[in-house]
Amino acid sequence: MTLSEEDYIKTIYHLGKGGNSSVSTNAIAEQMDTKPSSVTDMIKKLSEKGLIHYRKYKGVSLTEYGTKTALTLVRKHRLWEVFLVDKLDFSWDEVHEVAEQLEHIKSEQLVDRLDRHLGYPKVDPHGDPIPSKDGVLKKSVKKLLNEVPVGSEGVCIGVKDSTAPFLRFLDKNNIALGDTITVLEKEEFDGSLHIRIKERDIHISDRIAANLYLKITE
Amino acid sequence: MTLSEEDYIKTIYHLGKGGNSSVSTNAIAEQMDTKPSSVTDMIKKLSEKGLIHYRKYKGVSLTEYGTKTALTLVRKHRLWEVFLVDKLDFSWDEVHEVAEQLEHIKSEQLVDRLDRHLGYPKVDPHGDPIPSKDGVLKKSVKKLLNEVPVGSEGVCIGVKDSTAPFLRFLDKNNIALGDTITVLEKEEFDGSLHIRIKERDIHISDRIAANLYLKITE
DNA sequence: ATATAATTTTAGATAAAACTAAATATTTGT
DNA sequence: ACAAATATTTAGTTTTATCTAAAATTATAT
Repeated sequence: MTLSEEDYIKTIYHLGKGGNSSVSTNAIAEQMDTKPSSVTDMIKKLSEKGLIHYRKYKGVSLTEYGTKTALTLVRKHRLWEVFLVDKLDFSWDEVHEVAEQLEHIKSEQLVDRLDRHLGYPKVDPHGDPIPSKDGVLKKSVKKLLNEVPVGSEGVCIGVKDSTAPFLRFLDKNNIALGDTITVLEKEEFDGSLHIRIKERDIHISDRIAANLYLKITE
Repeated sequence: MTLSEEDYIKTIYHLGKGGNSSVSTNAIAEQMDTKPSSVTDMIKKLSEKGLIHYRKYKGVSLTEYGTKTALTLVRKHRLWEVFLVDKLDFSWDEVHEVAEQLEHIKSEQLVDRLDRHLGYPKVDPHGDPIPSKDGVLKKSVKKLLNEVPVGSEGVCIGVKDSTAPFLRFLDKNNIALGDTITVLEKEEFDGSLHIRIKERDIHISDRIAANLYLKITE
């Protein structure tokens, strides 16, 4: 696989939302910042190689082999993102571009050992699940913290209320995007939550919890 | 810089022994497993870009800019090798191919942080010095352990005697290629050495020391 | 329902990096 | 010194991944 082929496969995977829904030529062109005619050329090639299903004018979808290939790339991308954040102290919003390059490195052994070095992480810094070596990808959902069942764990990926007082509260309590949060207990009385974040156990009101988005992987 | 251009620059750097001695078209072609005519094409391009000096039929040498570029690549290559060996437990003879790919990743920040993560190593797993960020490369020499001055440190890179008994001795004393050895003291009486290796202090005879090659960086 | 708009494909061209075969320059051996 | 051998360059092709412009197909809007 060439670098360019890999980029197309990943784009088709993401535009098709991981499923095998059909993706249009124009959508690919726009996403990849290239021309539709270039896309047509490439999808013919990928089709001949058995990576995608293609019928003229009808869009494309990944074959099983294509999906497997895409998942390998996604696995590499997300593992490298974990490496950059956990080991090299990049912040979660700085890693994409570099991981985009690193994901093309060809060495199965490298990926296996990187995985081990990182402690077999299940999710990347954005809370997205990392496909297993054999290409299984857990589903994940975005939920407000107050809707998350007790015992589950997720990555903080956004806020509903983005006014200064709320953001100041988060800052003061050392809660940041990219942090992993575990719901320890919910008070029946007021719906307030005991959560674990960065090795600390803290208590937050229902109101706070209702304004924090988590990404939860089953 | 394209990937291909970078490979040429690195090859010219190595064939020119890091200096600016002249390198022939054929030598480059042989080293890179390509045809001389392809090399001619590329060196014209590199010459136009100011990376090399080129006079038809007279071979090429790196300009100052070209040398700087090569040293950046060498730096990246060697840092990645340290990463692979120190962090991912690759053995020192498995790392070249992967580092060859990793060295092309473009991100100055990545290199800086990798360097920090590794503890600012001075040499790679083969004992070769790592150029500094601003392109300064320490010299290194290959010496027999018994010829090394007391106090200096080097990486074990080979044996003079490769018979079974000697290799068994090394194995038994847990001395392996790639290990860093520090010479602590030399006994005047018999020339035997006290050395530090892998946090252990051991005592070896002059005879043993005369059969171990070290790479020493000044 | 059909003209118009949007999308997609085809045809032909370009740039990068390689190649082959032939031409030219340099080096070497006597 | 100069013929033969070797090294290098030139000229013309190929492959990959692009592009533009034009043609073909599909979607949409009245």
